[in-house]
Amino acid sequence: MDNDFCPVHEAIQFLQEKWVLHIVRSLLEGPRGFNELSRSVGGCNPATLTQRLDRLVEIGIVDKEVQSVMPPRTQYRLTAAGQSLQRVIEEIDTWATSYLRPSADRGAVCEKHYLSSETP
Amino acid sequence: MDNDFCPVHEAIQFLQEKWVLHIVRSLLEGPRGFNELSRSVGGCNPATLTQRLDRLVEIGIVDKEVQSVMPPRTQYRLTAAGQSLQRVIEEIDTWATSYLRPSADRGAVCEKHYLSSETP
DNA sequence: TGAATCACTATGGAATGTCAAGTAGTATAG
DNA sequence: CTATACTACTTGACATTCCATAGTGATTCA
Repeated sequence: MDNDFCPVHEAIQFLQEKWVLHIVRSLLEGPRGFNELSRSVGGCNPATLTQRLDRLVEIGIVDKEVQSVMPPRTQYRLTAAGQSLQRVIEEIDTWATSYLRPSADRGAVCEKHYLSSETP
Repeated sequence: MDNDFCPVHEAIQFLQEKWVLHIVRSLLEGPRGFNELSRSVGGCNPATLTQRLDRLVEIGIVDKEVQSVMPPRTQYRLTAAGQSLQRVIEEIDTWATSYLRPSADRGAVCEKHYLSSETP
C-alpha cells in the first residue's frame, strides 16, 4: 500500500501539524522575529513554536537568520519553497470566504454558495 | 486582536486537525465506507477516524449515509463544500510534487526547483 | 531605577491521539 | 457445520503532544 513514495501524503503529514499553516501564512506577509511571529500566529506557546520552526527550517521551508545573540535578534523568513505555499494558503482563503461563515461555537459551512446568480 | 472573524484562520484551525486533509483527499476519489476509508487514509485508528468524521459532518463537509444497520453499511461522501476543497488539495499536490523529494527519514525540500531553464 | 522587549528554555499538567481488544451480525471458505 | 473475515464502530488504558506559566541575560526606554 505505501511501498511507493507519495509526495502529497508527505506534504499533508507536516502541513497538518499544529500551527504550521498559521506560521506559513504569517510569514507570507514578511519576515518576522520570534515573538512577533508568536503574536501574529496567536495562541501558540513558545515551546511548540520553537519546535515547529526548527522542523520547518529542517524541511527547508523557513530560513532562520540569527542577527545577534545578545541582545537576541532573529529573523524567520520563507525560502522559495515556503513562498510557493502561498498558492495553498490562497486556495484555503478562497474556500474559507466562500463556505465559512461566522458562528458562535464552531466553524459552520454556508450552504448557499452555489445558489448565487452564476452558472457553473 | 481577534475581535473580527477571520475565515482563513477558522479554516486552518480544522484543516490542521490530524487526518482531516487525508480524509478529504481520500473522499475526493469517491464515497467510501468506514473501513475502506480507514485503509485508504492509512494509519488512522478507528476512534480518531470516528471523531474526525463526526466533526466533518457537523461542519458540513462530509455527508454520512447509513444504508443499513445490520449488516452495517455506511457511506461517507463529500458535500459541495467538501468537494470544493479539491482546489486546496490540488495546490498541495502541485507544491508537493515540485518541492518534495523522497528522503529516508523526513520530507526534505528539493532546492533545484528554480534552477531550471526559466527566468523569474 | 524599573519596566519592557528580545529569543527562547524548563516544568508539570491537560488535552489529544493511539493501540488492542471486543461488539453483533452476515458472508465466504473449508 | 464451523472457522474466518468482513461490516462499523466502541471502550479503556496508554503514549504522545500541547499548553500555561515562569524565568534566563542583556539592552532599551521612561
